[in-house]
Amino acid sequence: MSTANQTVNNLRKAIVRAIEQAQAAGALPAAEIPDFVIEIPADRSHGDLAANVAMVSARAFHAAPRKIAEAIQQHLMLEGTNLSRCEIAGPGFMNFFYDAGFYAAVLKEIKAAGEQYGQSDYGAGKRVLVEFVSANPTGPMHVGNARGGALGDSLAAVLQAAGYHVDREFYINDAGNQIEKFATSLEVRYLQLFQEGIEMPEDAYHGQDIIDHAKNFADKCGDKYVNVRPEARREALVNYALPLNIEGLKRDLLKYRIQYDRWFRESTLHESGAVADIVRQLTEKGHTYEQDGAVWFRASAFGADKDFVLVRSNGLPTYVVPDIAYHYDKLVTRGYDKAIDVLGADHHGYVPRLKAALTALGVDASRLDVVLMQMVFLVKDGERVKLSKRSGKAITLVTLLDEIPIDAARFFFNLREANSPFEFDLDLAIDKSSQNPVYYVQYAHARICNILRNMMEEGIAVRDCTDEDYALLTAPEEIELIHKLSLMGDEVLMAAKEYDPSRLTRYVYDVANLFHKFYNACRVMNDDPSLTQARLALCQAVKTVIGNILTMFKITAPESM
RNA sequence: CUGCCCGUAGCACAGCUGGAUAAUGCAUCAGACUCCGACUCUGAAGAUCGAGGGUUCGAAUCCCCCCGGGCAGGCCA
Repeated sequence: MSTANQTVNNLRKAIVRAIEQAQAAGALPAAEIPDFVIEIPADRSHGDLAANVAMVSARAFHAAPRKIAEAIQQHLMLEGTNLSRCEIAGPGFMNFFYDAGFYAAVLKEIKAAGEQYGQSDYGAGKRVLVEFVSANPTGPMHVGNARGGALGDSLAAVLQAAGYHVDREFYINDAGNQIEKFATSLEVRYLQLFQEGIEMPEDAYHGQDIIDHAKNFADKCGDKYVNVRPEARREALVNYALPLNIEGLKRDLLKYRIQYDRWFRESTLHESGAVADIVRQLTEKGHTYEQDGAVWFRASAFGADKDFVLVRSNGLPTYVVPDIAYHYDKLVTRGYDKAIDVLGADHHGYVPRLKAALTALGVDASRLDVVLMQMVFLVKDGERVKLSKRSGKAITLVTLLDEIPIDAARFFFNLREANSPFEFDLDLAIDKSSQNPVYYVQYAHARICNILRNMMEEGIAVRDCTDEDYALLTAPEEIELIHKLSLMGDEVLMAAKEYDPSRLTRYVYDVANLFHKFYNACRVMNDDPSLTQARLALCQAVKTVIGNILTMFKITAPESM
């Protein structure tokens, strides 16, 4: 447990004990202690920790909050808590202040933990599957996938840091209607090379990639597939182009530093009979009915807004069935404790349906969590870049990564929480100045490395600090900085619990900010060897924290820049 | 029509299990290097937290209603 958490826990115990003592002494009535919170005050001049216990127990104790606070204060023993004193303020807040031992303990903890600092075993023993991107293999990935990639991969990393066993997975939609559409698109483009007057259907894929595939296929096979059965032609085209596309997805995502534990093909669910099995199971349980020649699932009986079709009157399953089968596979067949999907917000309506089906199948649907991601707008020269998916002119992930550094992309896409629409400023992402938050954070790291290098050259060796050395760190900038460092574990945990990695990009930005302030206020190399050592230790600790977070997000932590 | 999400300074956004002066960055203005990297820092100015009502000792936060924006509601995916 981290120093910060330990301190809060100790304080909570001390407060409870003080209340019990006060009650025993008759200073407070014998009533049950209501739940209270210990938090970090918004205005830190009030204290390092604040408890609202006196205010929330005003009713139970039939006394004014400040009176209660005074009674608690009188019986409070802060020995061994890393806290020095307690003040009563405002309407009855009890404010507490760290002692020097707290700050020393934080720095020692970071030094001892090193690359592990910030991690916890909160999720130990739990297996989680994070599915993200899962882009349609019929075409290139777009900026939405870029956001999903950065978010999903970082979320997985955050969960790992919180102790979960995490697997990353990409679901390949290599079956169903869009593959038919893919086939049609390829077919038309191929035939167009040999015949005139063939029009692309409106709803086909109009991108250049389809034209290229058709051309390359024609270069390889010539007109051999012009006069064969359409089925054979379509199959040959798909068998040629789809593997190339999937390889492309893998290659592009790898370039984006995303590596999956598994690429799961939808087609395997059809081949294994898992898709048919879902319909069979739901039917056997009596949750389906026939209407107009189609098989419907009684989703409205399981919390969804309306029933929906599982098997169309033409005998083919709708897209939801493989999806149900896929999630059934995750949670039942493979037995993950939790399945997390990172999806575009336009899928929100479909989540209750999926959950309804899982519930009907006897699966606890709360084991499926969906992180919905809002739209991305690219901004250039202060204006939104128009995106048009239909015309095939959408900006692809590859184009984006050609324009901006991977570090910037991964950082920027984790700057905002998933559920808020995001303006991605292309100019800012390329900008190599302090305005660019990635550079700002990386610069702090490089700056520390530079200080450490300079010290080495000066012949000043970094040694273990004593408590006396650490006690010299008393400047406000030093105290603020160490305090921030102490919170990394909490931030990781919160990010994991809320599925919100963006907390950590903001946190690491704050750390960098406080470091720069410290740097400007306090000279590391100074006349006092002990103080120099203590500040070096602080620099090391900051480097560890920044490095750990950047590494977690697969962003480089440069030694110099 | 129904459901979900969003609305906080000029811009982009934190804060939302109710708490003490609504945080941060950009932009604006004024400052700081003969000194560990100025890719930095200090200061100023800028917000009726979309509107109204309610609950509460206390509301940006919870509830209701309204306005505005986005998305979804196919035998498409």
